[in-house]
Amino acid sequence: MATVSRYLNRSAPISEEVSARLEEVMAELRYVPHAAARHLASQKTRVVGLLLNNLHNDFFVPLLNGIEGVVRKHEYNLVIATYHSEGREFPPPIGPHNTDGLLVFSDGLTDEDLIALHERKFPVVLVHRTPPNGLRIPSVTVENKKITIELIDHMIKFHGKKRILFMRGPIHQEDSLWREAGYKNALAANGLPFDEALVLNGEFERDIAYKVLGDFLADENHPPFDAVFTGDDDAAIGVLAALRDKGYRVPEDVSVIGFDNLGFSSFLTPPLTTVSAPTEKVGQIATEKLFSLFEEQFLEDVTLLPTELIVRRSCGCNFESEELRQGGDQVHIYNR
Amino acid sequence: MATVSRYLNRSAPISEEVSARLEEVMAELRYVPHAAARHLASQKTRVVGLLLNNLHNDFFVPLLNGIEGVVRKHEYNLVIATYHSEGREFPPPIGPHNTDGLLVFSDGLTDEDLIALHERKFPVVLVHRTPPNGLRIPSVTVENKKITIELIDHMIKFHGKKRILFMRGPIHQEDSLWREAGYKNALAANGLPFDEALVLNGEFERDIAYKVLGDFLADENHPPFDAVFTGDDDAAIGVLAALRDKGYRVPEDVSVIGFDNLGFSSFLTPPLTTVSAPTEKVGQIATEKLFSLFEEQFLEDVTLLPTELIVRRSCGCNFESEELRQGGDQVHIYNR
DNA sequence: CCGGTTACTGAAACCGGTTACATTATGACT
DNA sequence: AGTCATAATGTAACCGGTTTCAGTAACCGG
Repeated sequence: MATVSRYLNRSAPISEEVSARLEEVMAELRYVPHAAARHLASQKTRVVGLLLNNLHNDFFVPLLNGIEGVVRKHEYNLVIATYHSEGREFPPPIGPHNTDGLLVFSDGLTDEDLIALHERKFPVVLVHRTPPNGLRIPSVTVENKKITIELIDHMIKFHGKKRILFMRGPIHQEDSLWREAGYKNALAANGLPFDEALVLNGEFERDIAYKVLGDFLADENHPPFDAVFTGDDDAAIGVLAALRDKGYRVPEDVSVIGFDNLGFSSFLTPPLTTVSAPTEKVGQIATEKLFSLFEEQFLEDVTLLPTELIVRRSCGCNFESEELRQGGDQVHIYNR
Repeated sequence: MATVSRYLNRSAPISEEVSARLEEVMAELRYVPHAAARHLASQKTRVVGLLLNNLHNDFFVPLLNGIEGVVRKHEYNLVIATYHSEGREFPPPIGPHNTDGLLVFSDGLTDEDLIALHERKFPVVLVHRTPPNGLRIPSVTVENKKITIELIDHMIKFHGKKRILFMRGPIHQEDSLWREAGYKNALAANGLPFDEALVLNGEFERDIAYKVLGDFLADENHPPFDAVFTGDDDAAIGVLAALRDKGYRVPEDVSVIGFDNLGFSSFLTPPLTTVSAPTEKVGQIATEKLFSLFEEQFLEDVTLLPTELIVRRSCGCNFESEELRQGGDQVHIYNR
């Protein structure tokens, strides 16, 4: 058994002949090492965990795809669990007891949980979230604020929008907060007032955004608006539908802009002006970082991936159909 | 230690006082049982595996959501792996060595692999696939053929369509095969010829469907068609976009119908006529079945969940905007 | 008062690998 | 020839639980 172990792990030299015989016998017996026994003895699970707060957004498909690819390349396993900040029981379903490291998406864990893990030197990489108060936990996310300012700036300067409704995401979600900050910032920079009445809570969910905007529009006395900035593309679908059903034309009457550039965004009618976030890449890089942590390599704390403006038609920009014909995901980058 | 084990597993009565002390000490020590040790000793992993062939379709979000919910309810863990039929290495990343049972989506495993697992009496539930040659492996999928006949029938009888292009899915995918069978069947029943030139391979992928249909349309001599039946909604987006970019109006010039009723389907323009498949429910039921298998309960072999026609506007049916106003997912069931 | 349960707990074997340590053989160097 | 590193393999402790077996105390019916 010891020899087999050493052979499989290449942890010591094994003679040619023995190797050959092992190979042969293992094939014949269809021998597969018992994972739990390895874990117990080696104190390594060869498992990485992904902690999410829910599984309601199409955003997760590219993210998962990125993560899974890297995990598989390293011949590790991936366990997925959802875990909600409220009503939480201890312990989280995944952690040091059954994984070698954790990818924590957004607020999948509380600050206290993170601190506890960090003190135990348990490998964690944050995804779409930065570490609490100066903790040196690696983090991978995308640039939100500057690009949002660009986006809003485009609406104001280029399209002359003055009253841009903000369909914000979950209030504890970092992306959501940065996007809101960018929104306010751009308004201020252009001398426009921030109006709380123009902020709705879409929670980054299609159905919720649809309902919330529908209710808003149903009120005869709703404040006027000439554009909607939606926290993410999934919610943008709900916004588009609500506007359509109430008889608004996009972009003629109201502009709509989203965020994330999900797979369907260029296929909506009108094609959605949004921000391209490299979601699959975020998953890949975060996972690579986690594997680097396993080898205790030094890591910069926060990795901010660049985002870029994708100007399509929903903001009011018009393109010749010839241009659109060239590809389903035809990208027009707006340069200031 | 033995007492702790018995307490945690409720596998033997423990006195009040000892229980109380255990509770106290465990809290103080933040004791969490070592998963691998339990697995090794108990020969149970408390893990279910999900084997997919890829992670490219938004379809997986509701499926995963359904699965994960049930897994969590049972306090099990969920590991996810992709595994491709071609170029396969042995062993699959997940199986008897590290899970208690497997959910196998579509062709995530070959027939031989399935047979081998079945002979070992390893719990497996098939998802969107039926067992090979009479093997008694439980399976959960949706009714494809009859509903497709209804759908195509609607196009022919109600809308007078005569040349319906079929954007088919992967040729080894069962759903895809059944949908094709339904398509051919409906044509035959209505005395329409089946034309191989009207079948394209969209692979259930947005970008592929867009490209394939775009290429088809670019050919000046392409056969005439008056409708497109797309194997799934994700690909339908690609179809809608390709048609739009080539100047076709939907549904005035060409009707488009999909399958699956994904979250965004009712939000497209025009809203997509499709078939509602209870994807989240498929995930839930399949997972429940797997847990039943753990307790060796008898199970009917194949569970076929009902699907229903969702008639929206992309097929050519028209609804008053008043009706649409009532909800984002307003469902109109077509009764023959 | 006695045999037979039931309630509870401790001791120890066991799950299937990993790895520190011991052992032998071999070749290189002084 | 003697010392020493290197190669290859065997031996046995160990990882942290589960579970069988044994043993003690309390309880119950006759």
